[in-house]
Amino acid sequence: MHPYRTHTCGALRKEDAGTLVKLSGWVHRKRDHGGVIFIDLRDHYGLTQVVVNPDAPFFTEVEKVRNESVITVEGEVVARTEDTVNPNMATGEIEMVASSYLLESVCDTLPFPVNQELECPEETRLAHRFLDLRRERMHNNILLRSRATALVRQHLVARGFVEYHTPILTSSSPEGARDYLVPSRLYPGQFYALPQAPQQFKQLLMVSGFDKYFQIAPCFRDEDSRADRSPGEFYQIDMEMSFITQDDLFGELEMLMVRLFKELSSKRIMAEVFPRIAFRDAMEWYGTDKPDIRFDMKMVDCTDIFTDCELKVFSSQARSGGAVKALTAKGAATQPRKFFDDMEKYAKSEGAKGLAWLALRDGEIKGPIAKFMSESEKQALMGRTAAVEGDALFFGAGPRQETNDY
RNA sequence: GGAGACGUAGUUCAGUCGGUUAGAACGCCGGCCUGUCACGCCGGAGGUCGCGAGUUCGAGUCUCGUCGUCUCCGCCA
Repeated sequence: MHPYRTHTCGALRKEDAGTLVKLSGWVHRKRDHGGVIFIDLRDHYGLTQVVVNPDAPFFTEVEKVRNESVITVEGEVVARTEDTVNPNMATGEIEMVASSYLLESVCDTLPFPVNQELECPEETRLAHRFLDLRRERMHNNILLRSRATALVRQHLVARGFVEYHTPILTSSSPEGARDYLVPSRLYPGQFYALPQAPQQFKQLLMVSGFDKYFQIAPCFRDEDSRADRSPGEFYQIDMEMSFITQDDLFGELEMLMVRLFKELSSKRIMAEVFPRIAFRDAMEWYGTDKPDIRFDMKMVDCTDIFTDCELKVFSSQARSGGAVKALTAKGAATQPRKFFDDMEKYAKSEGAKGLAWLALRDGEIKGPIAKFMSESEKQALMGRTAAVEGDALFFGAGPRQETNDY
C-alpha cells in the first residue's frame, strides 16, 4: 500500500464501504468521548471522519494529538448508520475506522484557530501565513485566482490571442503611477524600474505584427495600499489587438468577463452586453466614471429652474455658470429629521458646503428651502425629477465639476 | 501627504461616574464521558491593560507625548 494515502479526504463515498484505505492529512477537529474519538481529517480535497475505538493500541496517543497535527491513518471504510449520517459533509455517509495510526508532524498550540473563520490581526496572520492559508476562506481565494487565470488563458488562446512574457526589469517609462526602483549593480547610481504595465514591450510586439496579445501581468506600483489593493497580490489582464474598432475590443472583453463570472461565481449577470455610458454622461449623472448602476439614482440638472430663485446660494451659482443638481431618493420622505441631518453631515464630511433637501409628504413640498421657492419653480422641479409623493430630493450647488463630485 | 478609529489573556472582545481581587467566549493544561460532527460536564493555568510621563488619596478608565495597527481621503489604469 502507498506509504501516505490511497484516497484523499474528500473522495470516499458509500460505495467504498468495506474497502481498506489509507488517508493523510491535518487534524481539523477532534471530539473525544472518552470511549471513542472522532477526528475530522482534512486535506486539500475535503474532510473525512476517522473513528478511533478504545481497544486500538494507539488510543492514548490519539487522545493527546492536537489540532493541525499531520497524521496518517489506515482503516476500513464503514457506512454510517442512518441516524449518524452527516448530510452536511460530502463524505458524510461513511467514516473510516482506524486500524493503524502514525503521527507525522506535531503541531504546537495555535496562534489563531484554523478551523473557523475568526477575525484576527493581519500581522499575526502574516507571521503564520502557512496557517492562514490552511483556512477555508483563504484556501478558496487562492483556488479562485488559479481558476480565473487558467480560464483567462484558455479563453483568450482559443480566441486567437498569444501570451507573451516581457522583461520585469526595465528602464522607467513614466506614466501616472510611481515606479518601484531597483538599484543596478553593474551601473552604480542607476536604477531599474519594475514596469507598471509592460507598455514598451507589448507595443514592440504589436508593431512587429503579432496580431493579438495578452498577458496576466503583476501590477508593480509604488503607491499606498488599500483594503482591496495590496502590492504583490494585484494582477491585471493586459490585452492588445490589431486592426480593430473600439466596439471590437468591448465585445471581446464582454465575452471574457461574462464567461469568468458565469463559470466561477454564483453572481447573477444582468446584461451580457454591458450598458455603455459616455464619460461626460457618467460624470453628469453619477459624478463618477465608475457608477454603481444597481441603484438607478441619477443626478438631474436643475440649474435653469433656479436661475431666478430667491434662494441665493442656488440662483447665484446658476447665473455664474455653476450647476444645481438634484438627486431623487425614492420613498425617503418619511424618514425622520435626523436622517436628513445625517445626510447633510455626511455630505459636509465629504467636503460639500451643504446639502439642501425637500420631502414630498402629505401632498406638500416640505424642507428648509421650500419657502424660498415659487409655485412654478416647484412644478418645474417635479416635472424634471419625476418625483412623486413619498420621495425626497437632495440638492448640490456650486461650480459644475465640484457639484458633480458630491 | 491629510483625517479618523483602535491598542486589555494565545485569539475575539467586555470592563459603568476614576475606587477594593480586571471578566466572558474560544483555545491551552488536568479529570470524567462509547456516536459525536462547533460533542458535553467538572476543575485549573494564563494579564507589564502597547510604551513613557502627567493629574489624583487612587488610573485599564482622564490629559499629553510616543510607538504600532487598521480604515477613509489623496494617490493608483
